[in-house]
Order: sequence, then structure tokens, then C-alpha cells
Amino acid sequence: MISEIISRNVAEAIESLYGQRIQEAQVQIEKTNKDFSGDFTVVVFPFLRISKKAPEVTAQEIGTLLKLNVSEIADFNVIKGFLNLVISDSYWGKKFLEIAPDSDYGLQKTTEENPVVIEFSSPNTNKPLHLGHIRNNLLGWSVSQILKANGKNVKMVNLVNDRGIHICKSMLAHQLFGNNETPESTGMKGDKLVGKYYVEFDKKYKEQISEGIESGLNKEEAEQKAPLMIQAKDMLKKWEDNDTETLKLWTLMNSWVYKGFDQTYEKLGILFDKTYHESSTYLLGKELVEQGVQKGVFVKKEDGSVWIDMTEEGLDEKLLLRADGTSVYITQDMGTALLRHKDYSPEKLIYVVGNEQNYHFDVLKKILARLDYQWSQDIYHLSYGMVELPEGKMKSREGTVVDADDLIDEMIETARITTTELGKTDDFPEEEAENLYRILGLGALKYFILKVDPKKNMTFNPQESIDFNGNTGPFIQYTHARICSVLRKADLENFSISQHSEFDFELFEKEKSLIKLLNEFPETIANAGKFLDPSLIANYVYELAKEFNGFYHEHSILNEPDETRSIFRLSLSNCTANVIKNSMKLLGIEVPIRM
RNA sequence: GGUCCUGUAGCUCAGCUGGAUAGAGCAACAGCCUUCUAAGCUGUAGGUCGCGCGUUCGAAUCGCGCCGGGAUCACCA
Repeated sequence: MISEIISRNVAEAIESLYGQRIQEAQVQIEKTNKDFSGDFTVVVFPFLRISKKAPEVTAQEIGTLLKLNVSEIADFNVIKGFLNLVISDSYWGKKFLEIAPDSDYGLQKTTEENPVVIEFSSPNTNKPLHLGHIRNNLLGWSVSQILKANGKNVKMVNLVNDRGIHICKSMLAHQLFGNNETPESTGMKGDKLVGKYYVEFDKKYKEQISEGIESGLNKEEAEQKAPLMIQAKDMLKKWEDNDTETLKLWTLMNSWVYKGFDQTYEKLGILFDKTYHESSTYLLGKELVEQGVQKGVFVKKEDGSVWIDMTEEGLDEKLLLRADGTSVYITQDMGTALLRHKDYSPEKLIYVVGNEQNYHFDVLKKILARLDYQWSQDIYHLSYGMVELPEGKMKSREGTVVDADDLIDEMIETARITTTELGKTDDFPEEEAENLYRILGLGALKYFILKVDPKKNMTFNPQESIDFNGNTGPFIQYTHARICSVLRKADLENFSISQHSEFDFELFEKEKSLIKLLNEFPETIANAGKFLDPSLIANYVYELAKEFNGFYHEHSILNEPDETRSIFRLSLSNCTANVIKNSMKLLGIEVPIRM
């Protein structure tokens, strides 16, 4: 790494000039600001105490010595306390020759150690996936790919919330108002059909509450005594008692939902290594609670409910088990965490869950720590912000929820319209054209969401996301397609970088900045892995694509008279295309070879 | 009220562990298609980085205090 070379030599220079050894890590190296000449900048202010000289003088002295002793450093200039170093073209040429032949540059092979388990998606079986889930799924998928590129053995798991009173509501609505409908008979996607029943239940339930209030009950009584609620609770009890008919209906309706979800996942290009179901893990949580009571970590109250007092940690008292012995949300999560730990012994357990559950995961970690599970510190809640619309928050009551399938279809449709208007696909076979619209529509959607810092709330503007200009997925896809087109047109016989042991000519600014950017790719992946943040990759690849477009307009790639430089530029284009492709892979975005 | 997140151009967002004159895109305006894909490129304009104090050679970045936005503090999941 060039930065290591610089810091080592700066440290040595300081020692020989001023007789004092400093830590190499203390040498601050930055990319040189665009408006100044040079590649890297060493900030000398921290060394003034040692040199006891003015900043300019210190920088000048260090620079002189570096230029003399370090072959990679071709020149330097000093502005105030900033020592700008110019790296030799031959260094960049050599660096490029290392990078260029590797089409998987930046993507590491997965190792078998260090399993990292990442949970995402985690849908509810009575609600179709919406825009919020899309952010969740894309984040989970992308972070998984980034971790893989960092050499981790990643296991992607899903946890389906398939039990509880809410499930019974949609089952009941199906029984009462469903007329034996099925996805086949209605032509509806399974998850949509079940979601419809859930809404229907809610509607009828509210009517019953109103009736109850009219007949003199207070609100709470009316809610409790509504016939539908009583029936739903009754059904939950039957479910927990393994009533055959209830389980049969439950299994059937769940199978509809799963089929529907799978279609959406497939469209998004998402696969899981394993799917957990709460119905088969919730009992484990109860055992944990029992253990905790015996250890004296939890308290059982007179009515039989179990609590944990976390006031010392600045949190509240938390219910862990209801008086009737049924489990609550956190009970289940304790169970699934333990199960997952047993299944994988992960070095890290990541949960991609919205920031409205920050408190929940705080509590979960602390409870597990209280139970002396050391691995509780390996739990990491990858919290992400809400997705809002330009008009405001999504609210199911107001019907402003953006359905995932509808959105995907809408994006693809817009891609089709825009592309057709531009006449881009006039000579495409139908199948290839359709595939392109899909790639573009999804690319626009995915990129728009992933380029934003996960922890921030974001505004999703359908209009703007479909704008194919600027910092968008399609712009990057376009750049890739354009490079592929150039490579197709090149005489590939003459394009073999392996024939060259070096390119020794002076690099143009754009060529050099492209190589510099390519060189930064592995570092960007490492950072994205460290912060579990795909937006770092997104911003990187945009910069790369933009840089290439500038290059493309300034320099001829195909018609370069100098043969060596022509080969160099083709290799540079090819390498850029590879890095774009690899970056987009980390974001879960496909890249077309022509568009 | 407690805790956590957040506030950068008209809008959507970058700005990593403090560094030089705060960056992109959209929108606006002005140019560029006989030449490798114009879904593009180049330029102009647009900012008290919410406010104040502090730390330091140096703060959008770190600390503290205000102000604004969001989330959460359920026998919902």
C-alpha cells in the first residue's frame, strides 16, 4: 500500500532530520484536494513541535528528503503546512497491472470460518411486503454480499412471524367472509389474499366496536367484547392446543402467503440460507424465562407473570411472560437468538430491523447478558430509518402504503416507457428488451434506496427515483453498457494486457484518477463491511462511473494512434467495467452489457 | 419527562477516524450530437453546515448547552 510506504518514510525522514522517532500511525495522509497538484498530502502541523520550525520549512525539508529517497515519490510541493506528494506514473502503471487482470478484483473468496449470521426481511404473514420491507431486504442482502467480499462466511436467515392473535384474525375472516376463496380461484397472489382478510377483519371488528359503544359499553369493554375478538382469541387457544382443523387452515393459508413472498423475493433477487418460523421457536423462549426465574435473574409476580427489572441499567421493568403463561415478543426473540447461536456459533449475529425497535434490541442484549450468555455482545442490531413519501409517512389506515410488488412493477414499467421513448431497444429481441426493463427498473429502485445512509430516515420519491440521470442506478448501468460496447468494437486480438509488463508513458489526469479510484476499491469494501453500510459502495461506484464518463468524452479509446496506449485504455475501460460490475454485485444490482 | 437517532444549496443526498476555498445530482440558466451509446458531457448560479459556547495550530466533523424533526419507553409483533 502506498500510504504505508509514505508514512514509513515520513517517520524515517523526521527521525533523520530532527532526531526524534514518531509512530507511523501518527502520519496523517490524505488524498490531495483536487485544486492542488499531487496525489497524497501529508499534514505536517503535528510535527512542528518536533521540528521547531515553521510549517512551510518543515514540509519543505521532509519533502526534499522523500523525493531523494523514495522512488515512488516523483515530486512534491508545499502549501502552508500541507506537503503534497506526487506519486510517479510508473507506480500507478504497476499498480494497474496488478489490478487489471483480475476480473473478480475486490471480491474475496468466502472462508469457512467466522460465520456471520444475518437476519433480515422478517415478514408478518398477514401483511404483504411494502416499501419498508424493500429497504430492509435490500440492506440485508447488500450487507451480506459486502461481508462475503470481506471474506466472511455469511448465513442469511429469515424469521417468519407466523403465530399469534393477528394470524388468527385473517384465518377467521377467511372462514367467515371468504367464500372458500383461494389464490387460484381469485387469481390473487397468496399474501395479498390473506392480507385482504386481515383488513376485512379489522373493518368488521371496528364496526362491532362502534355497535358496542352505541349500546352503552365503554371503548375498552367494546373492544374486548366484540364477537370477532372473542372468536379470534378462541381460535388462538385452539391453535396452541393443536386443534387439527385450525392447524389445517393455518398451514393452508400460510402456504399461500409463502408462495406470494417467494415471488417477491425472487423479483428482488433475494434468497435465504435458512428460514426460521416463530411457531417452531417460541417455546424455547419460555424455557429461557424459566431458567432465569430459577437463577433469580427474573421475578415472578403473584399473578404468575414474569418480569425483569432493568432500572439499574437505565431501562424499565419489562414483561417476559404473561400471567397465563403465553409468551410475548421478546420471549420469542430470546428463544430464536439462542437457537441461532446453537445452530451456527456465529462470531456475529446481525439483525436488520427498523429503528423503531432500537429499544427492543437494547433490552434483548441486556437480558441475555444477565443470563450470562457471553455471546450477547456479538449481537448487532443493524438499525435503519423509516422510508417516507414526499407526502409524508406511510399509513395503512390512509391507504398510503406502497406495496412492494406494485412498486417493482411500476419501476419496470417506467423503465420500459423511458427506454422505448428513447428508442434504445428498437433492435433488441423482445426477450432481451424485457429483461433490460427489469434490470433497469430494479436497478433504479435498489440504488436509490441503498445510496442513503441506513440509519437515516429517507424520502422515497417515485418520480425522482425513476429519473435516470445523475446519481442513479441506471446512470451507472449505462456507463457499464457503454464500456462493454467499446470493448465489443475493439479488435480484441490486439487487446491483451498480459503481454505488457509495464506501461511507461506519462499518464493523463483522467487516466491517473481512474487508476486511483480503482485502487481504492478494496478499501471501500473494507469500510463498508466495517460500518455495515452499502451507501459507501454506492457513492464509490457513482464516482467511478462519473469519472469514466469524463474520461470517455475527453479521450478516444478506440481510435488512439499509439498502440500501447490504445491497449492501455482498453484495459483501463475493461477494468473499470469489472469494478462497476463487482460494486453493483455488492448492492445486489444487475448490470446490462448493452442498453 | 427519560433514552436513542437526526438537522449540510430550493429539493434529494455525500462529506470515513478533525485539515486547505464544504461536494454531487435534481430543479434553473447557457453551450455541446458528420467522430467509440446525448439515459451523456462542459459551464453559470445557488451555503451563517439549526443556534451558542468550548477543546486546538485548525471544527460540518469532537465535547457541552439550547432549538427543530423522528423513534421509543405496551400483557402488539
